Amino acid sequence: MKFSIAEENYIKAIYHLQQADGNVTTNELAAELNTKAASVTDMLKKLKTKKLLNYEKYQGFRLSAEGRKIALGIVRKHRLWEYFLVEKLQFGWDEVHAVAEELEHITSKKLIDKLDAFLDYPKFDPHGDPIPDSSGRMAAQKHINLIDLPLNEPAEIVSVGSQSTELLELLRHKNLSMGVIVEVKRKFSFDHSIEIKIKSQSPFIISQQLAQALFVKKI
Amino acid sequence: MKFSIAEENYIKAIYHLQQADGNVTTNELAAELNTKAASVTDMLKKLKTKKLLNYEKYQGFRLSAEGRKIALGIVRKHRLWEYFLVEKLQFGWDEVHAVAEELEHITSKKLIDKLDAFLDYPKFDPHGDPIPDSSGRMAAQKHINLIDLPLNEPAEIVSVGSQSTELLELLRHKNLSMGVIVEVKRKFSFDHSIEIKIKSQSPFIISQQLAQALFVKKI
DNA sequence: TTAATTTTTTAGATTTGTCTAAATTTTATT
DNA sequence: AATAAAATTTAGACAAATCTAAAAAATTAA
Repeated sequence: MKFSIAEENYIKAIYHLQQADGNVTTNELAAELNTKAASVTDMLKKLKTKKLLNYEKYQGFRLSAEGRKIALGIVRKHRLWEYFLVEKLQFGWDEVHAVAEELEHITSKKLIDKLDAFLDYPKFDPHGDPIPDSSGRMAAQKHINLIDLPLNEPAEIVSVGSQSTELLELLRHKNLSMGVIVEVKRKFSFDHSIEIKIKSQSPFIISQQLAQALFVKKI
Repeated sequence: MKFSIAEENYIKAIYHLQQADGNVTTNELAAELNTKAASVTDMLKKLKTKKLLNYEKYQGFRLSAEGRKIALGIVRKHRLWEYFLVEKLQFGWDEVHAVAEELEHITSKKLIDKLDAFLDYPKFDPHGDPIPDSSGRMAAQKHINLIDLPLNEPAEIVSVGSQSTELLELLRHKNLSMGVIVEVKRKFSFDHSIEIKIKSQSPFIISQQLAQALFVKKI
């Protein structure tokens, strides 16, 4: 079955809200989509008849198994395009969201699978969010950006925001690579640089740009 | 000004028809877009109020200067995406059109200019059609696919449908490169292979796949 | 040059997704 | 538990893009 862009946007928004909330409400969804509660009610009815939603009126709602499957397909497309934009087209990680919102509605399954292969099956997008594979499976949790890691909590470097040679060169120079355990010692608000420490090395400072390109998992 | 997908599809279709025809008629356009004449009339009125069209009722129509500018922007996007699909994602040149029809409506100007740079500013798409640059300029005529070149008419190789190493390897092996003058001597309908001749060399046969990856200009 | 045919436009309806305003249901408060 | 407040749904309207059927204009043919 095929869905309109409006339907897809609703499905995706419900998916994201129910990740955080469990059950989603009409007003919540209206706020998320910058629309009115009445419009949401109309669309909920439609999605319910298409069996994408478990919904009884006045009750709140969540996606059905089928609805989640559709949502994961959209999330996959969104995150793969974001990765493409940053990795191949040199967009900044903070400017890709709006473009990916459009690209995620392109319908060709073949396109997205070929894009996935071209990008070498990335597991996380440039914001650290996991990318579902072609059967909808993905890593359980979002990676934390190193810049958001609280002070003095050891964490393992698990992913980089880009494969650019410039980044890889800098990482090698600083002895940073996958699996290394880091701890944030200080944060400098002037330029958002951070002081980090690697086991059995004295602390050193890395820039905001570098910290934002590193993702970690608390241990 | 921004345009809906429907409007963009009309603008592009009018552009293509007027390339061939000069003046475009309502029925022609309806046939091109698989729609009804009444729907076309409605859209023509709208495009006229937006000053994209020179149109008086019952008279036929063409794009205004502004309309042509919009059309060239859409054509640029379509052909760059086709090139991307073939060159980077390994689509066949004959299966990219439908996907590019969707991708051409993505609105970001930055996206398309970065894509152009990533692809190294290609001048022709995989079908031999010229790609407008970011200010709308493009080569005057379409390249002819070598497979469509009539017998015994000398022509110059001006473009290849892909930059893949596999193709380049084969071209080097056969002494084919930009600027070489070729002539088609025979066409074999069984496998669509063709016998070609290069100046001061004896004729040899090339496959359908290779012939379709070569574009020529009659001399 | 009048009549027949074709093309084009108008009129009115339909679908999708949205809105406002009013009505209904649920939840919170006294 | 009764009532006030908040959330949700219904009713009715609107814009975009399409359609069918009928009317009007242009073209072709007798």
